[in-house]
Amino acid sequence: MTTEEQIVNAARKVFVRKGLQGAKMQEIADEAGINKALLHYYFRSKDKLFDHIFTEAFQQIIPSLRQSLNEKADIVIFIQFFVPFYLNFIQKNPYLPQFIMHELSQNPERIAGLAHAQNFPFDSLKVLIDKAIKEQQIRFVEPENLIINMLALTIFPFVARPMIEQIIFKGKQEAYENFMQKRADDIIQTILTSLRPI
Amino acid sequence: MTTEEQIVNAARKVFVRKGLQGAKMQEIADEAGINKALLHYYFRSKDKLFDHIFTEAFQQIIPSLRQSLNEKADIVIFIQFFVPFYLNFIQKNPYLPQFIMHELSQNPERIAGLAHAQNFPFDSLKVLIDKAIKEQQIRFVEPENLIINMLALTIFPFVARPMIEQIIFKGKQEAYENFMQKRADDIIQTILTSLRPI
DNA sequence: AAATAATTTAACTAAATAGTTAAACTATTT
DNA sequence: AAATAGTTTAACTATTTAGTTAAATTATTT
Repeated sequence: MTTEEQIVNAARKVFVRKGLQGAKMQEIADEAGINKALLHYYFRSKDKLFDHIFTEAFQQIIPSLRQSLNEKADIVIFIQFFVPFYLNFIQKNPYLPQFIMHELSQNPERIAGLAHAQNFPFDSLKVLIDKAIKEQQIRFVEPENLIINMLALTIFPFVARPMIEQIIFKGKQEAYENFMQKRADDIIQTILTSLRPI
Repeated sequence: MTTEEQIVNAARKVFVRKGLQGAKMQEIADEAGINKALLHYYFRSKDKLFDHIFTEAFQQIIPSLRQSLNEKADIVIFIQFFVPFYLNFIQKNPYLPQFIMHELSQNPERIAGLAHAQNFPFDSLKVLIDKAIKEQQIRFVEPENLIINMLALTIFPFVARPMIEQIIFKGKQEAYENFMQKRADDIIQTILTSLRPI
């Protein structure tokens, strides 16, 4: 692993966990196993390093769906594919959503410069959904609602983990983990049962 | 309005918007229309002031449901009551969820000391849900899932606003606002259709 | 009127932190 | 072997910020 990769890995870890303000350059240097001078030798400033990490993280959290949309041209199959896939990704990066949403909440203009944001294949999904409605495979639903609901059900348990664990599961960590293990199936069931034609 | 109230209002505004680290004592003093010395005269430290605000905010975001649970002993009616009620509260405090979740993500132990956390009438809700299942008013569902899903569908659009506005609604603010105006009905429909007996 | 409490002013301290610098050293490339 | 790039060390600067202090001023209470 090159030094630059070490730095990026360390910066990702610290920034994602602590945010732009909470992260300290010294901690990133320590995490990378180098010193602060070398950190500035590679990335001139904290802001430059942060931009690098944020852009990378943002591109990761916008799922690239083009493949799965062409292959499985059926909204039900898409949902069954997407939910476990995306949930699994977030499970491996549980602090990513909170990081992105916090930084965007602090500085919403940041999203403007990110080309990937416009790259989400929303229109293809819309076509799939409209087709399923017309064929009476699912009830009428606004595509925006369906997509936001799917994302909400998937992402929320991670950003709200401390509250869910404490209040719903009364501090029992294993109860939360057990809940999360079944989560993909639960989301799919909730979405698909809500889409049954009336 | 007393000076202490002015300070608390200013601190709430600044802390909720910028978080513990992002908030500056000088900015709170300015917002309250006083000076930094007086701020420390009332609240000895930033941490003490923050604790005050966070505790207050946390108690607000845990909905007090006891009344509505006793009166309307029917889970469907409860959902129809709770969703618009809670959505309306968050609409008036759109940064509150992000604030709570970010601070808890940074420091999850903070939740332990908050008595209100244990005060959520989860068991009463469970009884309502189990009763509705037994009477075949709704399909079988884990109470934990139902409650978390309701909260997810309600809260997520606020914490993810910048992403939703930019990616789903392509930067059109009025499209997001229009979506949010119909949101209560959409959530109720999603939840209730998903609960139809199989 | 006197005493007390609230508030301002303005300068101060102490700590944290981003970023710089120069010199020395090590590894790699030419 | 010489030159170059990568890395360390350690001390340094500049800035931001929480928190303090003391004196003066204003408002409120007794």
